[in-house]
Amino acid sequence: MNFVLPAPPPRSEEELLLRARRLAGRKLGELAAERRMVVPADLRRAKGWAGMMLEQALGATAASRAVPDFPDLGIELKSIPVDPRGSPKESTYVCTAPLDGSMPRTWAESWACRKLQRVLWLPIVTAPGQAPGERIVGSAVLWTPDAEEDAILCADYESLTERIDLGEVWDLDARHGVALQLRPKGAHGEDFVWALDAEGQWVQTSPRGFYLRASFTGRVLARRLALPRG
DNA sequence: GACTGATCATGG
DNA sequence: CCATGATCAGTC
Repeated sequence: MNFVLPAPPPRSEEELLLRARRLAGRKLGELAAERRMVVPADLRRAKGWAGMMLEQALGATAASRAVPDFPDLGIELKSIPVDPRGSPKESTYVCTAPLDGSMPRTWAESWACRKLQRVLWLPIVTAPGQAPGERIVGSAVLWTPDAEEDAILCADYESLTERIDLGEVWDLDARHGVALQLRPKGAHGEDFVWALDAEGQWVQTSPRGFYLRASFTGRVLARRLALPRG
């Protein structure tokens, strides 16, 4: 078996899940070695390293393109750092939030909703201070929001987009939203986008993205792992 | 310790 | 340049 090249795309959901389950219990360092990838000493300058390595290992094809990681299956891959108890340590980036009035009015039409319709969560068990190569892949969860989760996300989306519509850009901060929140998303602090403010004037502000709070993701994972069919 | 705001790398 | 992959790091 030659692991150096990216794995071929999985032909079915079952094949993808099987591959993901086979990664459970393995160290990121081992998986990287099989792909002849260098393991960074820490992730300060390699924040997306685990996600990209796992994309390769699973045969994702859509890196850096605005389509799902597995386009034929309509599945998005998200690696998520969790502590040894399984609680996510970080929020999860979903997509950018347009501030120029171009965002869809309803949750169902939104880019965020579409991206979250089918997500393969791959927990990465990370103890405090543990080096990236020592971290262990956990149990994959293929998630589609259930009615309750969808309702929570929908309510957040509608209140956040209403705030964007009001044009109060100074108020577009991460404190709003139960599950979905708005956070800065840029290369650095000087990045900006144009936004329509409350007076209808174009103003500069930092780019924002939609993120899932760690508390929400934690509940999603815990429920699926406790009730594999529920 | 949790949370928000800031930041880093890569690919097309 | 922008979207994807996220985590860092200072503050509350």
